Amino acid sequence: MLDLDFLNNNYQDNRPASEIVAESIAIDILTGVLRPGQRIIEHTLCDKYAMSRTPIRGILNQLSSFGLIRLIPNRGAFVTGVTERDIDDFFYMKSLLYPQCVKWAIERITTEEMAMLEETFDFMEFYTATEDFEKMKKINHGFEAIIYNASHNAELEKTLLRYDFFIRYANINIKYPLNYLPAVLEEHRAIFMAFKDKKPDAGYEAAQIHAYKSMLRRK
Amino acid sequence: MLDLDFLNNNYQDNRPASEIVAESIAIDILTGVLRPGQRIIEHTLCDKYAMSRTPIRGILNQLSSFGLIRLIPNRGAFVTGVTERDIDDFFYMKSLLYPQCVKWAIERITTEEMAMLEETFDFMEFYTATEDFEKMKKINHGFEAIIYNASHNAELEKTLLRYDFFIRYANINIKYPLNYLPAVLEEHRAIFMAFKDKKPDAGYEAAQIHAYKSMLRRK
DNA sequence: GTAATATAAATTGTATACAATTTTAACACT
DNA sequence: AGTGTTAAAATTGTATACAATTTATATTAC
Repeated sequence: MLDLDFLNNNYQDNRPASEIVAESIAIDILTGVLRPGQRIIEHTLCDKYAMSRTPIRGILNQLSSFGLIRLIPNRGAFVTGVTERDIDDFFYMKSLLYPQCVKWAIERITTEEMAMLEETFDFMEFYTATEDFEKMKKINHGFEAIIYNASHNAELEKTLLRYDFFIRYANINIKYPLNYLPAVLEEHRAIFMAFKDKKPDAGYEAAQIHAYKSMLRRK
Repeated sequence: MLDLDFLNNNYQDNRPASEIVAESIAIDILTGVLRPGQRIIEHTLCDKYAMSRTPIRGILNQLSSFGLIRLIPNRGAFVTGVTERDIDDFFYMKSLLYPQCVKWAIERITTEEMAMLEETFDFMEFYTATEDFEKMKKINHGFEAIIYNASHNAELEKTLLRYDFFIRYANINIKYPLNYLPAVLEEHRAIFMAFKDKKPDAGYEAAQIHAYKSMLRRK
């Protein structure tokens, strides 16, 4: 599967080669090296990544399910465009689903998952204090990924991860002011406290507020 | 791509063989012939459908992206379970996204798409009058599919189609009373009128009501 | 008899070869 | 010159063969 952490490319690469290549192609699409509408010839990818067509075709299937390319039978793969309006839409769609995801997660989270969430939140406090922006971005995604998973609804988890994928892409070049960090931490703290207190509705509201303010910060 | 209309298996089959096989496997999963957690051996599918492993693997990739199976590297494909709670969740998630989808669709629909919607609604009135339940089910999905598409957000469209896929599966054995038809028609009429009047907020509210009542009808 | 290890079988991952289809180019015709 | 047709090239779809990995079985040690 496509690992969403790839934009922070400082991970251990003991994963399947096909995953690494899939990410590389995804980056090429998102950064405009491969342009919207452009046709992708399988053989050129084979040459570039020194792979045969079989795994390349599997990768193209994955990218297709991720919405980055469009596969037309007997015609090939074509790059999908992502507009600014699409990104706005993703923010909005996330603001609709995320609060309910938090609510379900609070109702359904396991002891192990809760322990992970607590540990992650500790790191968030630490990195906010040390003003480590890159680490913070990474840990924020980890925090939300745990919540998505704790909703115990695989489809909802995949949906939100997909939205984040595009949202993160949109934010890749945006440099938020450093004083956003404490504000984001407090929004996350409100969500975290709802988990601690096992209050689903409080979590729902806190998530709504966070999603709304995230949209405002984008502007 | 996986065609969502396959449960009404009265279509012309001039589509790629891989699509037909994908649908057949999907039906086996949804009807319990292939049980949750069960491992799927590629070779058995090859024998059953008289295909080599290459296209079968492509199909497994599609089913994976659709959430029907889970692919584990070097281990194979495992059938995903869909619980009653999952179906409830899908209803709820749809009720969160569908109203916004209607709102965007009203803002963004093209003249051609609007013409299709009008034609489809005419059929809905006709089939409601003739009490043709099966035709009605089909046309209802067509009506919503046009709206999803008119939102001009490919991800939202795919998300809602996926939810419908599972919701329809859950409803496959349920026989709703015939007097539901006029009620559903009136809910759809309210949505349709919002399109005619180009009133996004009215559409949003009508869609909310429809989604809510759909949840109640399931009980 | 049980557990650990080694071996064999089965299964998945990849590469290559060939078939079917589409795209490109060349050519004749008006 | 422009259009329609035909042939060649390129590209995608499928089948098969082999490599890598996992799973199942058998053997040995205790």
